[in-house]
Amino acid sequence: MTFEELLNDPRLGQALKSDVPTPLYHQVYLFLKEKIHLGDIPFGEKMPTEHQLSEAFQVSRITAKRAMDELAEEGYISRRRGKGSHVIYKHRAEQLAAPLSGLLENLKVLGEETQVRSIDFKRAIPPLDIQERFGLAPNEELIQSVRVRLTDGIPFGYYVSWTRDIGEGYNEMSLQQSTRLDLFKSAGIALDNVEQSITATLSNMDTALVLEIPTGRPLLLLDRSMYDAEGKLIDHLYAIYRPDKYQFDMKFSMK
Amino acid sequence: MTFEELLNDPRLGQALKSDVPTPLYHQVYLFLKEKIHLGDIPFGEKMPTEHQLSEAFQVSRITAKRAMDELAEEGYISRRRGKGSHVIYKHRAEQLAAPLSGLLENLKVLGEETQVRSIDFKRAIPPLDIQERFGLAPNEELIQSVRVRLTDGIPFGYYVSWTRDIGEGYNEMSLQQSTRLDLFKSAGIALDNVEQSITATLSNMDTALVLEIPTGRPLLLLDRSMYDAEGKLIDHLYAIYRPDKYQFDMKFSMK
DNA sequence: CACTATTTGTCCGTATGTATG
DNA sequence: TCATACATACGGACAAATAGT
Repeated sequence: MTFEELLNDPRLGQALKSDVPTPLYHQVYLFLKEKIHLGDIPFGEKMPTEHQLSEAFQVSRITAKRAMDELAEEGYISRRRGKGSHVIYKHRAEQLAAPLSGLLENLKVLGEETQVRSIDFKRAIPPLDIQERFGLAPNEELIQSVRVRLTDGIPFGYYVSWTRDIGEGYNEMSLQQSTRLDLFKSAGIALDNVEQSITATLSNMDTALVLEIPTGRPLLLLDRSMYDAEGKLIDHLYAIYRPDKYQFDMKFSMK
Repeated sequence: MTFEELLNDPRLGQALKSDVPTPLYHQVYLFLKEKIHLGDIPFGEKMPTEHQLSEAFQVSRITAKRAMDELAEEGYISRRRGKGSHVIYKHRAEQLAAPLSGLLENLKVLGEETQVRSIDFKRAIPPLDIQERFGLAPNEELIQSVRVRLTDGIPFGYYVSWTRDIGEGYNEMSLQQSTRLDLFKSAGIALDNVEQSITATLSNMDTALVLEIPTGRPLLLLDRSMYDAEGKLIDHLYAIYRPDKYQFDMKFSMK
C-alpha cells in the first residue's frame, strides 16, 4: 500500500478531532505513525508531501509539516529538501507472546512466572453492585482483596475480588503463594459454575498509576463470578489487564 | 466517598499529562467526570472548590475553574456563587447487555438479531503474517472477506477474514445470510480445533470511521484461527468490536 | 549548462487557545 | 478581570536542495 491510495479517501478531511481536544498536528502525526508502525508503509517508501497531507486532511501546510517533523525527530522518516521524506523505520512483525490456554492452565502459568503483591485485604461492606450480586443484607460484610500481578517487576494485572468467608486459609499471605482456586479447594469449597465476561476500557488515573502506564491506554476488563454446587455466589472478581503484557488465549474443539 | 478523600492523594499532582498533548483543563475535567459518572460521587454531593482542585492537581485556579465550567455546561454539576458546586447527575448502574455465551450460541444469536454488510470480497494475496500462518507460497491466493456487523443500524463489529478456497458456496451473498460456520459445514469442511485470543486496542481513524466512534476509544480485538481435522488452517479472522455494544461472555463448569 | 517543477526549510504576520499569577 | 507568555493554526512569501528536461 502507498500513501497515494490512502490520501484519496475524502473521509480524511472530516476524520480529525475526537471528543478530546488533541492538537491537529498530533492527530496527523498519530495517523502517519501508525501506518509506519504496522508496516503498511514499509522501509524506503516515499512519504506524502506536506502539500498532499494538508490537502488530504484539510489543514495548513504548517500543521502537516509539524506532524512530519515529529516523525523525523522520532526516527521514523528522513526529510531532505527537494527530495521528499522517506520511511526509515524497519518494521518487524511483532511476536505476540501467547503462552496461555484455557482458564485453569492460565492461572497455573501465572502463578509460576509472575509475582503477586497485595495492596489491601480486609473485611468490608461491598459496594451496591456487589451486594446485589451476592444477595447480601445491607450491612453484611465480605472479604475484599486488592492485588497487583507483576512479571519482571512490571505490573500487568490489577484485581479487586470480593469473597465469602471461607475460613482462615484464605488470608493475605496465602494469596501470595497459592492461586485462589487452590485456596477454595483447600477450604472445602467445591466451585461449580463460572461466569465471566471480557470487555475493553481505557486507563484512568487510578488504573494508570497502578499499572504504570499513561492514562487513555486500552485495557482488558474481566468480570468473573464463581458459584458453588448450590448455585451460591462464592467469589466475584474484577480484573484489569494491560493488553501489551497479557491477553486471553483460548483453544477448543468444535466436535 | 467524598472528594475530600480523593484530593488528599499526593499522586494527583503528578497524575496529569499522558503521551498525548491534552490540555490540562480537559484532563482535570475527565478525572472529575469519571468520578461522577461511575457514581463514586453521588447526586447532591458537594464538589471540591476551585482552590482545592488547583492545590490537588498543581494547576492554577483558572484551569480548575475551566474544568468545572465544562462539567456545569454538560449538566453534571450546578455552580452557585457563595454556595459551591454540587453534583446534579443521577447515577444509575449501567446494564451491560450480555446475551451471549460460548462461541456457537454466540454466533447464532448474532445471526438472528443483527445484520451483516459486506465491504469487500475478493481473491487476493494475503499480507505476510497471514501467509506465514497458512504456510502459503509467496503468490498463493486466499479469499478475503471484509464485513461490518450492525445492530439497529449501528455498526459494532468489523471483520477481516482470510479463507482457503472451499467452493462456490462461500460467496458474498451467502455470507450475508448464513454464519460462516454453516457455510463451512455445507462445503463439507469439518472444522476441528479453534484457537483464539482476545486483546484490547484503541480505535484509529480507519476503525473509528467504520464503527462510527471517535478515535482513541477502547476496542476488543479478536484473533481466531480455525483448523480442520488434519490440523490444516482453513480460516483466519481478525474481528474488532465496540465494547459498549458487544462483549465476550463465557460460562463453564469447573467439574 | 540553464531552466523548471518539486519539495522542504525558513520567516512573516495574524488569530485563537491554553495556562499562569 | 487583567496582563503576560507560550502553543496552536492559518496563509503567504521566499530560499535552498534535488531531479529531470
